Amino acid sequence: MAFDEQYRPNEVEQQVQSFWEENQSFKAHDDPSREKFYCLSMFPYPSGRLHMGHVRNYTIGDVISRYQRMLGKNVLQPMGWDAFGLPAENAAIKNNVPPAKWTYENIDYMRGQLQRLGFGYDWEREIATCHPDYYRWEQWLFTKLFEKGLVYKKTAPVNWCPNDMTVLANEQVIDGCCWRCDTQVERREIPQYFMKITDYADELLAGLDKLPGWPEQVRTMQKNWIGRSEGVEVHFGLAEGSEPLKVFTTRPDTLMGVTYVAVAAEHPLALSGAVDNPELLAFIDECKHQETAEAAIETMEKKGMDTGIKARHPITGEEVPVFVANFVLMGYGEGAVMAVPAHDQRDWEFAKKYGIPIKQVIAPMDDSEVDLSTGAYTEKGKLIDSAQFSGMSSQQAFGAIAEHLAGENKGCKRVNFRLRDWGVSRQRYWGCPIPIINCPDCGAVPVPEDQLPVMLPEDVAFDGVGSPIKKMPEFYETTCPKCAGKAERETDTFDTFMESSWYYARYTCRSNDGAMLDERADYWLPVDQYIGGIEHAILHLLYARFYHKLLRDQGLVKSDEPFANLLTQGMVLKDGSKMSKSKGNTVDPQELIERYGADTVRLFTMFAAPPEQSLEWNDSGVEGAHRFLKRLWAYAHEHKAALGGAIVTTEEMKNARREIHEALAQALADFGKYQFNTVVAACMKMMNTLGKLEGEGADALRNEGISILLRLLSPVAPHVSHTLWRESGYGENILTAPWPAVDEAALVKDSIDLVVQVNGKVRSQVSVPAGADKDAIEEAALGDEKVQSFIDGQTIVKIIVVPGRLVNIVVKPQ
RNA sequence: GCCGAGGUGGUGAAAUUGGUAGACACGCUAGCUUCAGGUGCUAGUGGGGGAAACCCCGUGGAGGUUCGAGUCCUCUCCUCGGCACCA
Repeated sequence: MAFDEQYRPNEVEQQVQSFWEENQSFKAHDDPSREKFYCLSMFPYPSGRLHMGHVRNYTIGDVISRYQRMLGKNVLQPMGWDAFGLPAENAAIKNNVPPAKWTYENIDYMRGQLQRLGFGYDWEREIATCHPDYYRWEQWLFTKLFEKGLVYKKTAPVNWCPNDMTVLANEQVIDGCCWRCDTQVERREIPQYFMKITDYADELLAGLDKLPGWPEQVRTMQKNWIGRSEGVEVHFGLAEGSEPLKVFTTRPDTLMGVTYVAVAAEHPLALSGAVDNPELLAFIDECKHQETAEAAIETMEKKGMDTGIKARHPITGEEVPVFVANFVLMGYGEGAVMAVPAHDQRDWEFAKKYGIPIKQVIAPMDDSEVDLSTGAYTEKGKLIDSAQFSGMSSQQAFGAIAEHLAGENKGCKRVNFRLRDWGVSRQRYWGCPIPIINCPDCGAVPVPEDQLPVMLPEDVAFDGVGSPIKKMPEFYETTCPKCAGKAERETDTFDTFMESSWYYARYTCRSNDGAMLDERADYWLPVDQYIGGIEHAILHLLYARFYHKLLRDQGLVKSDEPFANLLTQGMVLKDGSKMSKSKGNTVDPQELIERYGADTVRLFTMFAAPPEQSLEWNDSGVEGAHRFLKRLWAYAHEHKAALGGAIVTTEEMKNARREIHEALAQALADFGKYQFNTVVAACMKMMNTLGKLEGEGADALRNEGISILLRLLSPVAPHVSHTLWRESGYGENILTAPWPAVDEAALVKDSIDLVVQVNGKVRSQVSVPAGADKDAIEEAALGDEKVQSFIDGQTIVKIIVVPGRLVNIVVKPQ
């Protein structure tokens, strides 16, 4: 190809991409002799087309991969598809096309888009989670975990639309009603499978301190989510012969202030109280008409009703009423709470509403008065009106009360977690079948290894009301692996978080069809850099960490954590809000790529904001990025013939060379911090310096400058960098070029400009020799005319000298 | 409601982590180039005052620490993310 004067990105990019393909430039080699770098971006859901969030995510990942490669690492950067999920079912209803077909077509289109963007993926390792070769191993692991007792079944609430007779996802519930038919949604308890993530709660919590490469905010969020709290389990007595009512509290010091207890609507006690109480029955029914989302529960009006049942206080023996309350959920803890209106704000509001007594048992340490008419006193303090515990501090009382209860067999100290076990059952079609057979005699029996995978039928008629496999006898009719009697296959599928919890490991040995993972996993893992949206800070990242420990305990990996470093990328916004179809503010990357080329789109997304911040989309900013590449191209083209010669040291060339190496130093430092917006800024600055070069020695400095600039830019805008590198005669393949280094000698300055402040305000500047000591600097500052006019007639209190930066003269009137 | 993050020119942002606020861009203004539109190039561009030199103000708001605060502390307002069946 001739070195065209015009920058034609589409032609350039096509040619460079062919070059990479022919040379298998991004195939990752399992070579334990080399230092590896595993760079992973969160795989996309194949929704149809890439959106700007994807482009940003994958550009960040590709820049990091290429940067690490330039540093000499053996890089693995794979890509795949989080292919199961609700949107495929919705599309199936809307377009009358089976979810599988829709999904595979989307994958094909989006793969083409990723390739057009020039991302350096090893496509041989591509994964689609809806493929049986992938999910069979998930089913296999699940059966192992089942046998280990890490899986169990219990009832849990779902959103239920009584009109459509179907389960709804939280996002399908709009203001408490079904999104399709607007019927009020109910809460229904149905049996579901759970994974014992709480068995790993302590390790998941402790492990956060061993992840220095994770953002502090993500670790804090996970810590709060796991929510370890030390408290006491308290038993309230019920009628003769029945089990006591157990509650957990983190404030046992307030136990003597309990004036009622509250149970969930589904609690057996509530149901027994409602037997001959129609009013209570109606209330319980009302409680069932509420959403399952925590945000909805926490913000709704807190309501309750007396069951008429009394519970006996474990210390005083007094009877307190048992209420049913809509904010207590059966699935969490014991489905019951003790209430201390004087010292808990929610209990206080509830007590005020229902005329329940408010009994103060905690007073401030300084004996000041507490006004309980305006709200609860929630601080710790010392106990009052608490029998033998009166006078103790909250801290002392914690132990004393726990001990007392333990002695009476009415409670004990306990550690509780906010984290709940992971419910993995979904009553949906487009997901991985749960590999269990329900036998009327043997119960739940895992599908034996030789019968895996349980294939999801892909050729189905999908009407949207319920899952088709629940109506397919040919799918669910089977025999029990244990007793060979008639049995039914489980028709629920897995939560799609299951697939995304271990895909990172499968990339390392995707070609293995005889095992879930092999020794290659231990070469590549943990992932050195994981990149994805902050919206995954808790759920996905916690589940993946949990899964990694399950894999480890199954002997499949040796490491403890899946992701050594995490970068949480910010959202892409347009006009101040997140790009979304409903807001109509989306920008289609495809159009931009066709118009400006991939390099421009990549350059703009890197330049517009640092990776972790939100990025405000701006069309004219894209043009600016394009302009820069055009200028670079034109410059390289114009000077191609004259590059070279010896570096000369005229004052002008020395200054220009210093500017170039200062920009290089900045770019290298910012690359190391993954702060790519200022890397690009430094490149632009370097280009500006080069653009002004003229006179003796300019050709030589251009030769050095362009070669530095192209290499710095190559991770961000790889196509144009590759082409200009070759066309300028630096070499055949910029991917194998050495990474540029700063020439420290170029940075040396003869004199330094210092700012002079008087009382913290900038008043002048002085130039001092580079080696000037403190006295010389002070002298120069005090000798400055402008400075003198500001300190004239004042007393100098002190002079602060910050080497290389400034002098601050502190004065006061005489 | 709870947990987490963020508020800096007309706009996106930068600031060596307590040391010249606004680098680098976008936009805008003026000029040159062009038949014209566009492109390209040059200069200017935080606000206010002033012919100018310069001066004052300025990082959501209110206090505080410090020689010095965008940066640290306290309170407060607003926006965004997550809240377990969206992925």
